[in-house]
Amino acid sequence: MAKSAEQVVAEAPPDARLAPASETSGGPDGTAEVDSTRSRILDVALDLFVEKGYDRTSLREIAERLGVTKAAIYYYFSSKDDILMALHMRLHEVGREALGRLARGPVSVALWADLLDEVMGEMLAQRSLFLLHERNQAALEKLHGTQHGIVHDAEHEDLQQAFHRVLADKSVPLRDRIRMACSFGAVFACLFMAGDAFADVSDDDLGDQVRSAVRDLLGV
Amino acid sequence: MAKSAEQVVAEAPPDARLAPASETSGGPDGTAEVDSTRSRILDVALDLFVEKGYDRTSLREIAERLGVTKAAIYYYFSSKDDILMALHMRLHEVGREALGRLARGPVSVALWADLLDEVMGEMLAQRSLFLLHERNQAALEKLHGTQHGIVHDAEHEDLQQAFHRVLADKSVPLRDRIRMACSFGAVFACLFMAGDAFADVSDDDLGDQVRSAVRDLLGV
DNA sequence: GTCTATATAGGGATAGAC
DNA sequence: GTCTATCCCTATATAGAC
Repeated sequence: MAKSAEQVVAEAPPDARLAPASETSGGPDGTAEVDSTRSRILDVALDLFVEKGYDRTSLREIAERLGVTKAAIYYYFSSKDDILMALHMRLHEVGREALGRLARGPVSVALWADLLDEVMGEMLAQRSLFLLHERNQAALEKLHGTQHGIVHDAEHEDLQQAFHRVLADKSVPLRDRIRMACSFGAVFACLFMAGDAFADVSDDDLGDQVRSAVRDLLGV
Repeated sequence: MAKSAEQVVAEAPPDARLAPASETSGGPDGTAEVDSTRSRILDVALDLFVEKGYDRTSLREIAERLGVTKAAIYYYFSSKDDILMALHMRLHEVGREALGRLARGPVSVALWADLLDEVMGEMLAQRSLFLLHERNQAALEKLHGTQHGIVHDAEHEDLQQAFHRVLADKSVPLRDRIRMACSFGAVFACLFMAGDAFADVSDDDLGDQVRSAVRDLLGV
């Protein structure tokens, strides 16, 4: 939205660490924007990272599936970690406003229910991004540990980090904290851990049922 | 390669693929059995695999932390995958009787609640083993894809596989299936995804609260 | 049973032609 | 922008001494 402060030029720049939010995001409106090589790299990488895991995916595989060579990838990304970082930024963007609401104001089960509802929508629309995050925690942790403090500084808190912080907040009653964790887990399990067990259910139906479960858990 | 088919030399030491249930399992009785090098390798490997991920952990690290060399490890395990497999078998053993009850008889939310209660106890007692499983899905999937069909055949169904099967069982009402997934996710989130957010809570208190949440979800 | 030394492979990354 | 060719490093795994 209004945060495209530094929107870099279109195509020339390699090492585009500052343009994280303008690829083929299969957004709610379904607009598949640019089909540049850079975004295609990210799409293929996302698929592979989710399917085989980051560490078990080589740049050669990404390049082959794309019909280019490894060296071509290095024109757009300075390292393999850089690709992961770019994908991480996509996810980051997704949870931005939910994060904002979590940062301001006191935490309550009511707010939590509201946020969870919103986040669930994003999860349904961007399953792969969340799966990437879930299935490559080790790699992402290393990413945090290293450099790139420019774009991923303290103000840019992770959704996961924020959730953690809230769940550990002792000013919130223990029962509520646990119920919040449970409700998140309930959503998470249905959308990501169930695999294709609910493939016969539409996203809308699934969403409704899960929302109902969340309400029961949070008592709202 | 490491495709040693049906090696099975009936000696005591190396390649003990057939003795999965006799290491230092911190079992319910708390008996820390043998402190053999083999079991110490598994303990250290478990810690590292959980902490850094299987793919990011080298045999050199395991050896160093143990005060031996890589070659020593190969005396006890035929490959790195073999170590992961041995740990996987530990977990396998843990969920054995829960699996049996799931295999027999019809599935119901009541049975599910019962099993979940039981499994939660195991989870609390063997957190690392479950974390290993959660954080190294990619590696474990590859393990399934390859050989070792001897010990890990069709009859030895995975807990995860069994859960999947039940959740996909269309003879169970959709609402129940979803509630079952939710309840598992609720447990999972509190025990494994919350990190140290609930470090201030005793396992007993945590267990009670989670059980309460599960009851609300399943309506039992 | 544990070591030293080594074989072998593959991955990430860079240089420079086109 | 993409390619070919190559460097360098680390990892798994093996051979054989002690």
